[in-house]
Amino acid sequence: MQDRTYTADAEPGESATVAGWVHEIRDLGGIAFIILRDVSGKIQIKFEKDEMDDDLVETGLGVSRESVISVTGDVEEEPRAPTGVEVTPESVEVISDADPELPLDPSGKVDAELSTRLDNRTLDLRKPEVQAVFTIRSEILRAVRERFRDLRATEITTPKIVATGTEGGTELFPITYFGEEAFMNQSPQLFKQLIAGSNVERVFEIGPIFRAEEHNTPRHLNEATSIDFEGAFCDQSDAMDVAEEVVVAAYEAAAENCADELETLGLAEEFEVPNDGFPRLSYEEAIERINATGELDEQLVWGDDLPTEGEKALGDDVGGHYFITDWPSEIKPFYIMDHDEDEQLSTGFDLMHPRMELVSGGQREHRHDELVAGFEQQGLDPDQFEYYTKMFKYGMPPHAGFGLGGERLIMTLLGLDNIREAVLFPRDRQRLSP
RNA sequence: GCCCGGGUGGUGUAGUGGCCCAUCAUACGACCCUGUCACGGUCGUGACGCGGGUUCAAAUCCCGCCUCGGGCGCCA
Repeated sequence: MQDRTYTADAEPGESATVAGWVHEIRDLGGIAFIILRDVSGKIQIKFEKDEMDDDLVETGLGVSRESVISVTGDVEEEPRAPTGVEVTPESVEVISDADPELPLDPSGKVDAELSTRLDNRTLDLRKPEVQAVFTIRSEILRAVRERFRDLRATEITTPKIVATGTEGGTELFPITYFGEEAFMNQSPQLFKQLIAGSNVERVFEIGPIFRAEEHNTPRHLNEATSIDFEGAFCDQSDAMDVAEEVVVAAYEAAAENCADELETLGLAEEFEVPNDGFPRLSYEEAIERINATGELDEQLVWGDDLPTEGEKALGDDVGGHYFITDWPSEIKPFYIMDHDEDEQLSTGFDLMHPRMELVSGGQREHRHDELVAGFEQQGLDPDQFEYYTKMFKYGMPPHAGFGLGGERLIMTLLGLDNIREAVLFPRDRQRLSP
């Protein structure tokens, strides 16, 4: 395997061994071609039947599509070949035969439904446009990490198996932990606050979150990747600055380092890095603007949560990313701080893409007694959260942060129709394998 | 959690009571073809999610189940 040459690196005039998948076989009678595909691209293998060893021809043309083969031969310049070069084989080795009846068509001639594709992800990923999504995903995560580090945040990982939920009311997946009741964590919220309160000060985490809601939509997953940030001595405005920087960094990375993948996805022309300076609308302005669009049958009043239809109307109206700030305290979680001058108003904010919500964040309640009172107001037992609240008694700085939906970021950035396209092996209401 | 819409060869589809022992494409098998690049041509194999019911007659209508997708709620 050490002597293997990538198809893209095969130079005319030398002998080379290329290995990969049989993309297509075109048998024209006296001459036949195999298109061999690997991670770097494709190359054509030529079989001139009269001039070549019968066994070699039989082996080469006897393989089924998507079989893995290795071909050794002379690489020659050939203007009639798709890439300008082709290989005349001296030997062909079938490394792994593929069943001739494939569950989906990696050459993309026939579409497959998402469900069929997810059942056969390995074959699905052989399509360049599917692979491009995950190459870009990898690049986005790299860029996001780098941006957090530039902002002096330390990457952390927190437990996914927990004794209690974050917000109490949300549906959690129960599990058994050595005979004790436990849950899959829905958010690193409480843990990242505990670390922001140490003198690490600024932390970020990119990791899985689990939500047991039985929703069935193209923008929800039951296991998602959360991109979390928490910073000591930050207020909600600082957290919004960070959220915006991170989102812009993701777009910049895709634009700068994934030109080929964007081209493959047909996005090269239209892809735009959003301008800095996402507008910040207060909740009150947001409902006024939604009401002014006339899209909703019933006018929103102060205190209502924004319905999906309203979010869409506002998204169309704004036409780009925007923040909604100063939400009513009542519809934000207990750990979000209220404004000093008006305790009906919270410091909570959301970052919206015109299609959906991407981020939720705010300044946190760092005063012990107010925090405990918040638990009680929410109908939660503060004793269960003592591991958390007690650390607010030993010097907890003001802090703020947010959670950004990783798949939603990728989905909106690439204009994907379904969030499942942004995960290799999505977990949703009906899917538990593969 | 509530609501809506689907399930037809390996894959993607057409077919809304008799014209259907089911359309088309692709895949698969056989044969022909020396420059294909979605190669082309001829022939062939292959399917109505499961169970019950209505009807002279069901892929088609009804009921239950299974399964997939979507809308809302909620959220990232």
